[in-house]
Amino acid sequence: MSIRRTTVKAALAGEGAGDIRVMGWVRTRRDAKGFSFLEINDGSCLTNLQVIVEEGTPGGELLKELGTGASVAVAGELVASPGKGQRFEVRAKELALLGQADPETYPLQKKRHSDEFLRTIAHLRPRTNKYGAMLRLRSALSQAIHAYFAANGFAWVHTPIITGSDCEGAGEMFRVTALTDAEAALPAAARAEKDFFGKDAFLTVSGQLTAEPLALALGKVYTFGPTFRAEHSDTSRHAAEFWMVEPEMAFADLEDNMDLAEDLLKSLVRTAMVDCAEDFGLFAKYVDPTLTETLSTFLAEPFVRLPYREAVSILAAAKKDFAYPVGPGLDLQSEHERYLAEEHFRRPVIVYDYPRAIKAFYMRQNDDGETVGAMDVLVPGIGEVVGGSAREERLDVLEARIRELRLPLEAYWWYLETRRFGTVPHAGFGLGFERLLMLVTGIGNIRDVMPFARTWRHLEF
RNA sequence: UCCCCGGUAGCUCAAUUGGCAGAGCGGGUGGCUGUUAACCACUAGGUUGGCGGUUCGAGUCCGUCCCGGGGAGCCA
Repeated sequence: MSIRRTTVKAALAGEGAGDIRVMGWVRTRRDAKGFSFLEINDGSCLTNLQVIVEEGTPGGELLKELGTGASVAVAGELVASPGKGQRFEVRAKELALLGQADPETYPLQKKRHSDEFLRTIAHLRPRTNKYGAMLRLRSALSQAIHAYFAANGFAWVHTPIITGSDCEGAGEMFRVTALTDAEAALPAAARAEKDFFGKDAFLTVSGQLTAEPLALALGKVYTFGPTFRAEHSDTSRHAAEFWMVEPEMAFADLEDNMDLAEDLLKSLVRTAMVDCAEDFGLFAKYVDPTLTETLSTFLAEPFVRLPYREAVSILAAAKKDFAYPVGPGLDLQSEHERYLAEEHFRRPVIVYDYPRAIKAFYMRQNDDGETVGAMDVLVPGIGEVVGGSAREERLDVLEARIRELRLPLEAYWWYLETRRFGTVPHAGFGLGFERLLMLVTGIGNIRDVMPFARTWRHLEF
């Protein structure tokens, strides 16, 4: 047996005119004398399907149970609507109540709720217009990422989530263990010995180090998966678990890297605005009225490409009181990045060739001896959405750098062998998927672009 | 972790100098012949985040803890 139903999306498109069956959740009921209007949503699209229930319809006695939040099955005829506001509607022939939602206690009302309140009911908020739209957009962009890379000759590789390397070079890590409490209390060396892998294990903070050997075999690869950072960052832009897109290209340099980042970002913004126009429209109308203009600018103009050295000059000359100092060798602070993208250029800026002292060991050293081939894409309102670099492909230079930073050379033996045998120039970056979603939706808090966010001190649901 | 702001009805918020705790929405009941987050009338709903203090009297002042939001650091 199977449930045959027409989705609201298909019904609204007029597919299968005639007798259909739809199932969904009641968003609102409006009663008139002798009949009622039910608005049904089944998550297939933003718009609700209007159902007309005449008095005397079989199951019509259930109407009083069919308030906001209840689930219902409607059999009826899909007809052109005589009213304004919708092309099609369903004239019910039979109603069935699937699940009640007590109006006294159902938390969602027909009106708008605050994001803060909806976060406390993350299991129900996907039934709201805004979070439904966000989740459909999240899905569409995930698929667009795979489509983009497929169309451009990249292989999708699955880098591990559990790693034995505690120095992937991007922040604090979560430990993964199968130890009992008693075993965990042993001294470090004995404890590690006892553990599942016979050594310490962690959740990955980046797929990059394992993606590189794959790029150095397949040419162009990307990973797209969850990453984990045990940092006590308590901000609207950080989560402990988030998704990252990480392309890695052999036979590529920093400029190729920038080209890819810009093209990928523009392609995804276009997907959101064009292919997801209905859901995007909700954000452009209610969440951020400047969104359409902002993203149109984003698409229309090339990103600014600015060497770090010039960024410092611009900031030094800015008529602006920064809380943090600006100067050669100092990292750019949030306020500086925002000034560049939001005030000075008013569009995305790629800052590149950063001082080597403030960047990771694997980034390619420039000939000046002072900078590395790193790049950050800064966008107005969000800050950094992409961070990447050309990778150091010269064995001697890479080894010297690892020694200089006092990192454990032996732990990188396999990474170094990719340089020892048939090394080639290569480059890649990480794109924060949630930050991309913040960019295309205008949603200001990362907790609201994930279904169930994991952040510092928050693990409900 | 640091700085700032906040916590009052299910939700969003008012409450004068410390002086009777209110509104809109949502809910309930009734009405309305096609509504569009409908409309009209009536109605129920409160340990003012917790604990302690000052005071004749505390939503309001003080202390402390909890929770939420914004910003910073770090990063994607």
